[in-house]
Amino acid sequence: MATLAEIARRAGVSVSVASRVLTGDPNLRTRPETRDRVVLAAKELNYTANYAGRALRLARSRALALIVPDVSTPLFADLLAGAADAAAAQDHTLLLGRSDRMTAGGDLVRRLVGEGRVDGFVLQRSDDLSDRALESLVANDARIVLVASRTAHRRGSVVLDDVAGGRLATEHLLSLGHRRIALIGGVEPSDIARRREQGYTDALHGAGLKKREAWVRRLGYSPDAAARAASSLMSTSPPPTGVVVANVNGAIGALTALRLGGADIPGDVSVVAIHDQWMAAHTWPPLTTVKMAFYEVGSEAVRLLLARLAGGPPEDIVVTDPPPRLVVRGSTAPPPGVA
Amino acid sequence: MATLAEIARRAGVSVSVASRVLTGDPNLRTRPETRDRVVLAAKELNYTANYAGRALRLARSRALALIVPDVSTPLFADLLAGAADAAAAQDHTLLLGRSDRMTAGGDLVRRLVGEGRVDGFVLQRSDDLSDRALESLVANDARIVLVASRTAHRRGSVVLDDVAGGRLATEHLLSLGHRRIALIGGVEPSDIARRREQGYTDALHGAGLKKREAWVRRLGYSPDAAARAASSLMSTSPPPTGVVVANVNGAIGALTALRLGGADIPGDVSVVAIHDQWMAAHTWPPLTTVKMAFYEVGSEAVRLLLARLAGGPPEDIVVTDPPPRLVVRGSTAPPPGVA
DNA sequence: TTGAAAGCGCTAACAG
DNA sequence: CTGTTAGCGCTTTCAA
Repeated sequence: MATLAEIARRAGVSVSVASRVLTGDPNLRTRPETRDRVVLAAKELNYTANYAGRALRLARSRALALIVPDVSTPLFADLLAGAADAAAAQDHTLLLGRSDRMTAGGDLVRRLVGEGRVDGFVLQRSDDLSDRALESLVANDARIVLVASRTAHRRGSVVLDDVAGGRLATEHLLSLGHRRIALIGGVEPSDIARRREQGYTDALHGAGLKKREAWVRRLGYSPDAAARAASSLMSTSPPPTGVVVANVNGAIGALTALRLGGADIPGDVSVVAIHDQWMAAHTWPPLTTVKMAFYEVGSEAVRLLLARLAGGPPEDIVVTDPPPRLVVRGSTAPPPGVA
Repeated sequence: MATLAEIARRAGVSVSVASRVLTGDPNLRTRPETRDRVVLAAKELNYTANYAGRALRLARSRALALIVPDVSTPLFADLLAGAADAAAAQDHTLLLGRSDRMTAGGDLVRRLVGEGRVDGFVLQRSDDLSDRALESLVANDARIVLVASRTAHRRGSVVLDDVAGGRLATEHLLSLGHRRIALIGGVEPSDIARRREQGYTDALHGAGLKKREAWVRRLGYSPDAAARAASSLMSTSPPPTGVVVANVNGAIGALTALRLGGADIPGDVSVVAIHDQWMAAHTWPPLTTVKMAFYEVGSEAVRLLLARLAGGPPEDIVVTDPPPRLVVRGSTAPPPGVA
């Protein structure tokens, strides 16, 4: 690849001038002609600034890392797309890492920033990273923004409007006439789970109903866990006529379990899930969901991170635009006995 | 972060000695004691080699990029995991890119290698990248290994054993007693599609049957395309009693379309898909699939790439170990009228 | 308006 | 067995 020195030589200027015109130094005054010569030379030689040289000089890599626990769900694609687009918009490159490689002590983090490979992180915690481990990792580190969940002392995070999502899903069932509504939620200590459950509870209260512990399960978001939860739910008496599942992937598992248990959906039980993904349109019956703005979580997160890296204060935001949106498909209907 | 010079000072040695012990220079002879002092100092200062300095010096980034067209399918997770593991095993970092950002002229590639951010690529072509564009991109470039598909003049690629996969899927139907077997394949010019169709044809011939064009569709791997294909297939007369779908995601779409068309699966039609992913167990009925070794494609690809970058000759391989494996679930059964 | 030169952190050739 | 030093490509201060 061509180097700056070659460009300079070809354009008949010094490297410093070449550098300044190519980086678009604002307070540089060149005669247009000189400028043009440099630009032309760069184009002719197909110049691309060597990144290591620049990074070394500036002590800044212009790269960010997105660290996620699970890459096998389509939801992740939205998060990634949002983050990548926002990074690109500010001329940064986005790397991807998995948080299951994040051993205690923050090895991955240390390696990546320690080596100067990235300037900062967008981190989606894995549920098996303990709160303490997370806190100590994030602790005041200006180079980390948390997505989806957040820690007690917030210093950079972006989360979905989980309570609105939980409420919307529950209200949908309520408006269909359901009164016995169950929740298949996330695992106990997760703040995401807590917020979605809050929305569920709020909606129930709004309808003059109260939450019955017998109808809430907190086993986590995996299809298998939700499947187990669904089965156990159907053996309560009376069983619920509607269930809100706090995650699509869980809902897909729940659907399978419900059907295997002999239930007709939505004839006997309605199911609504939080989050949407393409597969939801291809389950049987097609799954009614609440679509959440995960793309925006990704893009806002890098926006925050970049602002923070530029010296700004930490921010913590809830993505409310676009708001959670109900996508009605075939898994919800009025409860048995109601027209 | 601590620099090499600091380590050296602290250990009371020169930077060159420090560098050599820390990089594990094999033909370096130090007295153990000196070595230990350096190692200790590095540990105390929590030293991590600055990557830009090293990259600049060595003109090697020790990073590779994996470029894929679609990140929203769980299949991709396997490819990524394989590639990431293999990269880590050789002490390289893996970046992720999407090939839809690969504009004509290889902008992304130019940017990434041009800038020296990565040493090479593992590239999964997107179907809307034309053959010519691909050829010109890959053309003799020692820094690129193609996965899943390959070009006419092969110079670095790793593909699945697609013909074995196609054959296995078809033979499964055959062994169940099916004789009218359709194929929902990939899009015409794709070499993957061609190989899978070959396997289908081979199996048919092996059973003394011949391929009927009326029963093959080549619309691509998306759920929607396969759904359309499935519908049109059922209106042939006689309709097929079994269909092999050349991709799981397509099969999921086909299942939906078939059911919407009023077919009972597997009562009226059996469906078997090539590739496996977790959602296949949660469709209705659960999908019978042929599991392919996509993880190994990823890991072999980086192995090849690294070997090539180290000066080795280009290699083109077909992953046959583990071989395609049938995962029987509920979407296949003997054809109507057969016990 | 332009150029010379220092220095970011590292490795490796060479010298001792 | 260990140290000195040049130089990778770049930005930026300072001087002209």
